[in-house]
Amino acid sequence: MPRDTVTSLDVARLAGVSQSAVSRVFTPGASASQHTSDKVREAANKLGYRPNSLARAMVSGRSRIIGLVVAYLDNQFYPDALEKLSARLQGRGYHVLVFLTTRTQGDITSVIEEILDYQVDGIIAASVALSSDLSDRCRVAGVPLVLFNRSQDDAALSSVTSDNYAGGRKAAEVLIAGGHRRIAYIAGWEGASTQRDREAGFTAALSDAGLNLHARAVGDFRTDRARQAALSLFSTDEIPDAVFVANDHMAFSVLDTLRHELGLRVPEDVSVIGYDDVLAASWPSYDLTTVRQPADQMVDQTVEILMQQINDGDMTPRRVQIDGPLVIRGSTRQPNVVKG
Amino acid sequence: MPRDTVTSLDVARLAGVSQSAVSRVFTPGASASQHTSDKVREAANKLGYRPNSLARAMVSGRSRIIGLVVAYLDNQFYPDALEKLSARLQGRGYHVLVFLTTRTQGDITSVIEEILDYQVDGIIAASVALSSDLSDRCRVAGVPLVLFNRSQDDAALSSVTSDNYAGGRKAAEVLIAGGHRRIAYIAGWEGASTQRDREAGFTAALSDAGLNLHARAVGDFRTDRARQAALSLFSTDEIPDAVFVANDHMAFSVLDTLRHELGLRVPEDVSVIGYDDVLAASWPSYDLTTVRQPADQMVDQTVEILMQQINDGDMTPRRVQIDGPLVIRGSTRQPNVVKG
DNA sequence: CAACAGATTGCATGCGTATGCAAATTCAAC
DNA sequence: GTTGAATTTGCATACGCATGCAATCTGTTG
Repeated sequence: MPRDTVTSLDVARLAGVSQSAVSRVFTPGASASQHTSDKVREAANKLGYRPNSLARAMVSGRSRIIGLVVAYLDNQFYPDALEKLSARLQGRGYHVLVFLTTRTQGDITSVIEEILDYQVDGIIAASVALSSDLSDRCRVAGVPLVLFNRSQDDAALSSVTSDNYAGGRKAAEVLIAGGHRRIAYIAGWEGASTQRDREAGFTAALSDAGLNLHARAVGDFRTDRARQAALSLFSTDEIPDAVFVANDHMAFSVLDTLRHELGLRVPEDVSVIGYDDVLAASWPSYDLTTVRQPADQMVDQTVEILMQQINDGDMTPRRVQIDGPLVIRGSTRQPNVVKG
Repeated sequence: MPRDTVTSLDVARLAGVSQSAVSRVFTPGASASQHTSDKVREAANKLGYRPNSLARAMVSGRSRIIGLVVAYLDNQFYPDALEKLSARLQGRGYHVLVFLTTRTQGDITSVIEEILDYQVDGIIAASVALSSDLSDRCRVAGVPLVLFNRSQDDAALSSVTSDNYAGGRKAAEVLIAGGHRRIAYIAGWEGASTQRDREAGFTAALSDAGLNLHARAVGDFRTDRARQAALSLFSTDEIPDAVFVANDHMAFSVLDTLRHELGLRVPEDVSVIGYDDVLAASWPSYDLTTVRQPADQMVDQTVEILMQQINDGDMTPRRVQIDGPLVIRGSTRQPNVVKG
C-alpha cells in the first residue's frame, strides 16, 4: 500500500528540474519551455502527481471555493438552483462548499464565520437574511457576497432576485381578469423580502382594480403551515374564490387541502396561483398557474456578479431583478371559461 | 477599509505570547494555562482573529472537508439526503464540498480527481458508480470512500443502501395480496445497483407466487422516460393491473400519465407502487404506496462508517443494507377493497 | 528549603506550493 | 561571431499554522 503523497518536489527530482519549474508547468500563464513541460508532465503522470489545491490556496490567496448558504432544500427551487449554481461554478474552476442553516436557526453568524475560515473566494447566500454586521465582516475580509433570491435594504449588498413586485402584480391581474372578487393571499415567512415584495405587488394591483384583499393567512413557506392557512381561510362563511400562495411549495399543499380535505374543485370553485414555477408545478396533478422565477438567468447573474467582484475587485454592489413570465395552467379559471 | 488578514502572529504580539501559544489556545486538547488562554482570547477578539482552516489543514493533514458526489438533485430523495448528511457532518465539525456530475457525464474520474485535489478527509458518492481504478485511487490517497444508495461488487468498497432486494419483494407481495395478476415493472437506469436489486427481489417474489412479470419497460429514473414507459406498457391489448415503479420520482410521472393521459383510475383500474417514500409520496394528490428508504438511518450509517475510517484508520470495508418498511397508501388496491 | 514531577512555554521547523528576482539560456538580427 | 532582447530557469522566501523538543515555570512532597 503506497500510502504516499506525491509533491511537486518529487516530480521535480524525477524530471531533473527545479520545484518551481513543476509549479510553473501546472500554472496556466506561467512561462515554461515546451521541453521542460514535456519532461515534467511525463514525470507527473508516472508518479500520479496532482497539485495540492489547499497549498495552492494558501500561497496564492485564492481557494477557488465558493461558500453557499442555504436553508430550505425541501422547496424544489433550491436544489434546482444549487445544481445550476454548482454546474456554472465548476465550469469556471470553482467549487461549492455548502452550509445548511436549519430553518429554526436564525443564527447565521456562526455559519458565515465558519465559511470565512475556509478562505472562500466568495459567498452566495440563498434564502437567508444577513445582519448588516455580518455583511461588514465579509467586506472586511474582502470576500464578495451575493444574496440569491433575497434582497435587503442594505445598499452595500449585491442581490439577485426575480422581480417579485411585478410578479405579484401579474398574479393579481390574472385573477382579476378571471373574474374573481374574493381574493385571498397566503403569505410566506414574513421576514423574507420575496414574501414582502410579492405581497406588495399583489395588493397594489388589487387596489388599482378597486379591490381589497379578501383574506390573508401566513404559511411561512412551510407546507404544514400552508395547510393550516388554507383551512383557516376556508372556514369562514364567505370563502375566497381565488388564492395567491406566496410560493409553489406551499401552493401544492394548499391545492391538496382544498381538493382532498375541503372537497372544493380547483379551479371551478376556487382558483389557485403560486410562485416559482418549480418542476412539479407542471405535473398534471397540480397543473399550477404560477409566476416563473427564471432560475437560469438568476444563476447566471449571480455567478457573473461574483466573478466580477472576485476577479476585477469591482465591489460596487449590484441589485438585479429579473422579470419572470406568468405561466397560465389549469389551476386558475380564465375569462372565457367564466363566460362560457 | 481595513482590508487585512489577522494571523496568529498578530494575536501573539498583542497578547505578549508566542505564536505557538496562540495556536495551542485554539487547538482543543493542547496545553495552555488559564492565564495565557484568557490573554490570547481577549487579543483574538479584539483583532477579530479566527484560525485559517486551510493553513490548519495543510500542516495537520486534515481538512475537515468531505467531498460529496451526487448526480440527480431532481429526485427529492437526494436533496433530502444532502441536507441530512450536511447537518450530521457539520455537527462533527466537517463540511461538505459538493460535486455534481451531470447525468450525461459518465466521466466521474475527473470529478474524483478534483475532489482529491482538495485534500478531503473522505468522500461520499451518492447515486453514482465508480470504476475500480477510481476506488483504488482513493485508497492510495488514503481517502475513505463510502457509496451512498449504491453498491458495487468491488468487495473493497463500503456502501450504505436500503435492502433493495427485500424492498422489491415487499412491493411484489403487496400487489399479489391485492389480487393483481398482470403485474408490470418500470425499471430505473439499468446501470444502478438499486435498480437491479429492486427488480431482482420483485421478480423473485413474483416467481414464488407462480407469476411472471407481465410487462417491463425502462424509465431510467427520469420522469420523461417513465412517462414513455407507462404509455408503452398501456398501449397493448392486455394492460397491466399493477405497476411497480423503481422509484417514487418516476412513479409520480407514471401516476399522472395513467390518470390524466390514459384516463385510468388508480387504484381501481391499476395499482401503482413506488420506492423511496419521498415527501411528495404522502401528498394527497399522489398518496403513493411505496417502500421507504430510511434516509435518517442511511445517513447515520454513512457518516458513522466514514468517521470510523477517518479517525480509527479502520479501512475494512462495510456494506450496510437497511431494511425499510412498506408504506401502504391509496395508490394500491387492497385485499378487502377487492373483495368488498 | 531542596528536589522533583508535571504542566506550560518558546523556538524552530515543516506542510506543498507560487512567485519576485537574478542568473542562465535561447534566439534573432546584424 | 557579436550583441541585445526575450524567454526560461533556479534560488530563496513566504503563506498561516501545528507540533516535537528543550527550557522554563508551577506546585507538591519530604
